[in-house]
This record gives sequence, structure tokens and C-alpha cells, in this order.
Amino acid sequence: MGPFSSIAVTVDLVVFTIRTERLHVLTVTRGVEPFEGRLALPGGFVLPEEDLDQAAGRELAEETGLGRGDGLHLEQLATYGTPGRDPRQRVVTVAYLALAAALGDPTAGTDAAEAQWLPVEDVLVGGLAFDHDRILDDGLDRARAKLEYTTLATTFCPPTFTVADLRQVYEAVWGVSIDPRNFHRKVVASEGFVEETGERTAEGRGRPAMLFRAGPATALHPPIVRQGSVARELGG
Amino acid sequence: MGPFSSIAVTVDLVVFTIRTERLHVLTVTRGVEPFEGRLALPGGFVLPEEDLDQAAGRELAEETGLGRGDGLHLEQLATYGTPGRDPRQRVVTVAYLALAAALGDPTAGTDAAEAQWLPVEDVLVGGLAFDHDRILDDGLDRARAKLEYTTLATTFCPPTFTVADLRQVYEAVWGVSIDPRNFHRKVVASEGFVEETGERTAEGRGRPAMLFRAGPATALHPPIVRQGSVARELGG
DNA sequence: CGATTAATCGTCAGTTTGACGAATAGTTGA
DNA sequence: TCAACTATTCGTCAAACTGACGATTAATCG
Repeated sequence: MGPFSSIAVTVDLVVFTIRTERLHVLTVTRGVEPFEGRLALPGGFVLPEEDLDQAAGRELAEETGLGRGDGLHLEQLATYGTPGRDPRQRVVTVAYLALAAALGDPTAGTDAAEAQWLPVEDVLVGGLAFDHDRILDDGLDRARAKLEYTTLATTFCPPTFTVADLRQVYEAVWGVSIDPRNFHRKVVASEGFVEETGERTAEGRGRPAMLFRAGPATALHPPIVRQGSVARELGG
Repeated sequence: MGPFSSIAVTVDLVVFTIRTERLHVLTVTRGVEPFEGRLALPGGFVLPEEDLDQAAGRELAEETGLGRGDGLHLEQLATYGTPGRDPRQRVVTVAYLALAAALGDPTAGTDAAEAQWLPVEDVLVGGLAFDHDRILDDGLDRARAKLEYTTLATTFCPPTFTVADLRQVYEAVWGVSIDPRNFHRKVVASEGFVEETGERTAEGRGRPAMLFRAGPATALHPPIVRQGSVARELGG
């Protein structure tokens, strides 16, 4: 294939979770040049006999210990290949978006001793190496949009959760506050979004809440819309 | 970077347009093995100093003569890299989706003497080389979804067009028929979707229609929804 | 010129929305 | 113990939006 083979292919991960009611992203501290000591998104090379999705799943498992069956969501985000984005050589990276329920601190002892969860707003202000700020931004846009018309918000929740838990997911990801009464009405009316477990929360202030599990639906009809979000988005 | 560099990176294009009220996709007939003589999506290698978007734009220009300023839309679709998808060597391809107004037959004389527009439904039934059927399918899904909540339908139209022209875009892409009265109401009420030119069509049967041009909006609020499309999409 | 065609305007009932009041069922603190 | 507090859940209401479809308008066709 001639002179075209000198491009390295990697996968990078934008992994979101919610801790203490704020959206967090998984980061690693680079141990080598370039950008040594700087924060970056986790990622690595695609192995010669490995599918792209496989590579992303492997990297995710290495960094977090999460794998199939942990109710996490993994989808391809976009691919970035501007010449010079890695100063060493031409690197094309396929970015993936992962959503996970809150879990303990990243598995030390593995490849990812330097990995840590950081609040997205703290990272967004230009803190990442390479073009990872842009990738994080695109991942955030994608996650925000997907909450509107898919049931993916439940992947941020534990196996059983309350409507308030689910609402806090939307509030954390969108950075807005939502009327609990209208949100409750829409969620329980949305067929297949959540299923009753019959149980209710034991502790906590206020009236005990019903516990739900994720329902079988993947798409939301009608969607849960951000108030003035995309609206009035004019531009030329 | 060791043993990781032996992956070739290409771009492939899903180019849609509308001819005779049906959605068409740009195809090429392969002149070399593998899949010699078979239909495929146009595409080619990413050059060493070339950005991915650039490569896609270049390939599009080579095949169609279309370039910036022709009011066409070009966006990254997804990346495909399953080992074995190209029997010769490991190839990762970044697919792009392009939408264009109807134009003449593909520019013969260039690289693309074998390029032709074919109705999507004729191609969908497993006619393409490599994994291009899958790519076409993903492109079709993306195009259908984007018509709902963006103003991209106008990129299928000439500089000035009627509401009926726009409706035929939706009907061709979605493969449904739409009530002309409700569609008209929504389109003219949607701020920034279309702008009046003050002119009207001269020829044709029936009452002459007002001519519009594309407005400044990029997002649609509220969206133009497919009837029962995504609705009831349960599964798990 | 009447039939036909297509564009545009209207009507109407049913649904969904955002705003917000009210009842419920717990915990907290004096 | 009980009033204050908090959070969940249920209701109400007017405004907006939707799909179905009738009616009018303005052209071409036979």
C-alpha cells in the first residue's frame, strides 16, 4: 500500500460518571513525554488483530476494571487525525464515549495507577494534553444530547434508583436544575424508561421514594428536553 | 512506535442526493481486486500531511466536482476498522456523510469515470463491496435522524425552493408520505428554517408556490418528527 | 369553461408542556 | 412529644403543539 502505512491508530476514552452530584471524567497523568506530567484522556494503541470496539473495551477495563455486564455504555464518539496533533508521529485516534455508574477510585495496581476522576468543569478549562480538550468537549455534547432522546441516563445509576437519582443525573450532565414534579411525571409516564421494583428507600430526609430499575426501552418518546438548550440555536 | 504502524487509514464517503424524488447514493465500480467489478462507496487513502476532513473533501471533489461553497454538507459519520474488512491488509476507514443538491452525472474524465448515482433502495440489498453496506446503512440512519432536528434538508434543495420541494426531501429520505398542510404549517412557523424570497414558481400544475431560500437556523425547534419512527423502539 | 391539480389557510379535538399548589411521609431539633 | 423541615408524589390549569382533515385559491389541462 505504499507510502500510506505510517499512521498509528489509537483509541481514547471519554469516561463519564457522577460523583457527589457532579459529572466527573476519567483522566490519567502522563508519565512520559510529550506532555509529561499533564492530564490526558486514557487511551492506547489498537492491537494488530483487534477491533476498534474491542480496543476501547480493553482500555476501559484496564483503567477502571469495568467490563461487559457492568451495565456500562460504550459507543464510538468521533475520530481525530489532524497532522501534528501528536508531535511524535502521525496518530489517528478513534475516541469512545463511556458512561458508568459511580464506582470506587480507579483500580490502582493496574496499568492505571495514575488514573483519577475529576469534575468535568475543572478539566474543561484547557487542562488536557494533545487535543483532548476538544475530544472531551465533543463527548460532553454527545452525552448531553443523548440524555434527551435515549434512556442512557439510567447507566449512570446503580441497579435500583429513585426518580430523584435519575433527575440528579440530568441536572449534573446538563448543569441545570429541573422541576422535580414535572420530571417525575414525564419519567413514570415514559413507557419502558423505568420499572417499579415495589421497594422504597429506607433512609434519608423527606418522604421515602419508590425504587426503580432501568426499563427495556432505549429511546425516549417523547424526549426529555433541555429547557432553552438547543432552542433558538441560530447561526450561519 | 513499534509494531503498531502497519495500519492504513482511508476515508470513505456516503454521498446522498435526491433525483426524481428518490434518494440516491454515489457509488463507484471497483476496477481492481479485491471486489473487482463490484460496487463500492467512493474513498481513498488519507495523505501523509492531510487532515481527515480535508481528505474527505478532496475525495468528494474528485468524484463529484463539488467543493466548499456549493452549499453541500459534509460531516464525519463513523470509523470502521474490524480486522479483515479489507482482505489485503489492516485498513481503518473514517466514513463521512455528505448531502448535496441534485447535480448532473458525476464528472467523467476525472478519477471517477466509474462513479454513478444509484437509488439507495437498489443498493441497500447487499450490493456493496467490503463492509460498505453497513456504512451506507449507518449513513442512512444518520441522515434520517438529522432531518428531524436540524435544517439539513435544505442542503438537498437548490438555492431557492418551494415547501413542496422540501417536503419531497423528507419523503424521499424517510420513505414516508407527509401531509402537505401540516408540513407547510410547521416549516413556515419554524423560525429561521426557510426565508421568503418574495418570488413564486412560474410553471407547473396547480397553484404557484412561494419560493424560499434556506434560513440561518441550523437546529429545528420543535423538530419535524417521523410519525411512528423511533417511537416504541423497545429492546434490550 | 369545467375538471383537475397543487398550494395555502383554517378548524378542532386530543396531547404535552411548564408553572406551581397541595398532600404525603418521613427526619430533625427544641 | 411535636412543630418545623425536607423531599416525594399527585393534581390543576392555561398555553402550545399535533394529527386529521375541510375549504379556498390559483394555476394548468382537456
